[in-house]
Amino acid sequence: MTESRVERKERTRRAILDAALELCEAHTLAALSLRAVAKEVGIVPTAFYRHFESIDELGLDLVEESFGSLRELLRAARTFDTPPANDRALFLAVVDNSVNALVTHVPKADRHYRFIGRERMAGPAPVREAIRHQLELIERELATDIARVPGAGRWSADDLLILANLLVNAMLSHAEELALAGDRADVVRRIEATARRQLHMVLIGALQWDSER
Amino acid sequence: MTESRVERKERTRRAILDAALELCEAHTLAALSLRAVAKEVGIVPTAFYRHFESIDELGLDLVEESFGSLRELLRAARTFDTPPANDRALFLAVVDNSVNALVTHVPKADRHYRFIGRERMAGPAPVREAIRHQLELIERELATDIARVPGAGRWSADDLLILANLLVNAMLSHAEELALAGDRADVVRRIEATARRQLHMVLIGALQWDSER
DNA sequence: CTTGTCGGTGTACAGACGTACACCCAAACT
DNA sequence: AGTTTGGGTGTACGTCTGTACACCGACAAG
Repeated sequence: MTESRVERKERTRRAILDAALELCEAHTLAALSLRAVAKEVGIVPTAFYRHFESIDELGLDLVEESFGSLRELLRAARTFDTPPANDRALFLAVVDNSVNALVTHVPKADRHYRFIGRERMAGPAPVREAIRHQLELIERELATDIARVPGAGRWSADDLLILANLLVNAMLSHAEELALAGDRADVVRRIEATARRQLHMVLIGALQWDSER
Repeated sequence: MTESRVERKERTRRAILDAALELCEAHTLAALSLRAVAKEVGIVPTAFYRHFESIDELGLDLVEESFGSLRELLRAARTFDTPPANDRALFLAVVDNSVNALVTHVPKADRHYRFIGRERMAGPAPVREAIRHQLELIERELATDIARVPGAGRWSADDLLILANLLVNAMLSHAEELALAGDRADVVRRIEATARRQLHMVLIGALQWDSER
């Protein structure tokens, strides 16, 4: 029952983060008022400053948290339960794993994906910057990941980054759509099918590619 | 010198639209205050209502205007100054035309592209809805466009839409980046190169595609 | 020449905003 | 046991918000 001081502080801190994430869905973090967050949490406005210096700083924490969810998804997409026997099997396993990770992970943290989609372009400048940076890191990780698959020798480093950019863009867009779909099963199925076929198309193009022209 | 009443009204209406488009760059339309717009235009706040019922309604006009710019770009991408002789030439002409249209049209209406990028996810609900609808129309147009090129017979209607979605997503993302790049020539060149190579990759994959598997 | 329309003005108000300041009191440290 | 720390409170301020209301004066129509 008794709560240590740090525990209590962490609890209201979490409550603030959750309230902010929920309230900014209406518009955007840039239009979110400190007072509204405080009211939702059940504290007086000035108490907000005990935890964050400003809404922007709170936003940076939400970016961190959201990309935590995204990285979890990516980790799932990279892990194969049964190692693919040949190149053809690898190809199919990559597509399956990626799309499965998408549809199972996004609904569990849909507010995070909606947050990224919104604030990437419309959030406060530091938040936009942080999101942009995180996405760049993810593209680079994906590029080095692709470089390791057999037959990637024909790909220049530049082209790997460009391919990664294409894939991240497409999949992030589907993640955002999925996060907006809620539990409308038909919409989810259509997004899943679209993601799967687009991955197929791009990877088939990739197999054909040769950076030397 | 003398100005008719309708001319004068249209002039301040344009001034309001321009001021709103400029001011909402700081955050988003949802966070834009009617008073700030009025002050920028040089009219009293209540005069705003002579032209628009609300900020949201103004936003719908800005959507219309912005997609006017986008459709101009698409028209340029579709027109070939010299008709391609063979399939290979058509392939290259499509890529060239599209990327050229991108880099010449986006800087001329960069505020419109930034507007679309921001408000697509973060704007007022009616604005988001309008943008989503316009993008869907564009994807459909592109799909019927692709259906007309020789060798598109192996593509199902569904797959054409999915391909169009992939292309529109990728190119819109590049347009937004380009609109943020300003006149930093090196950044512009990198985006141009990325767009060109991604189009290549996707279209090479498309040539290989067969909806019958 | 009269009359009506209508873009724009000025005042006014209630509410929300960020934040400065002084204060409280229970947990934590000495 | 005494003292410090720090999360939370309440009041108070100046500023900004949307919008209601009465008004003006020039252009357009009769």
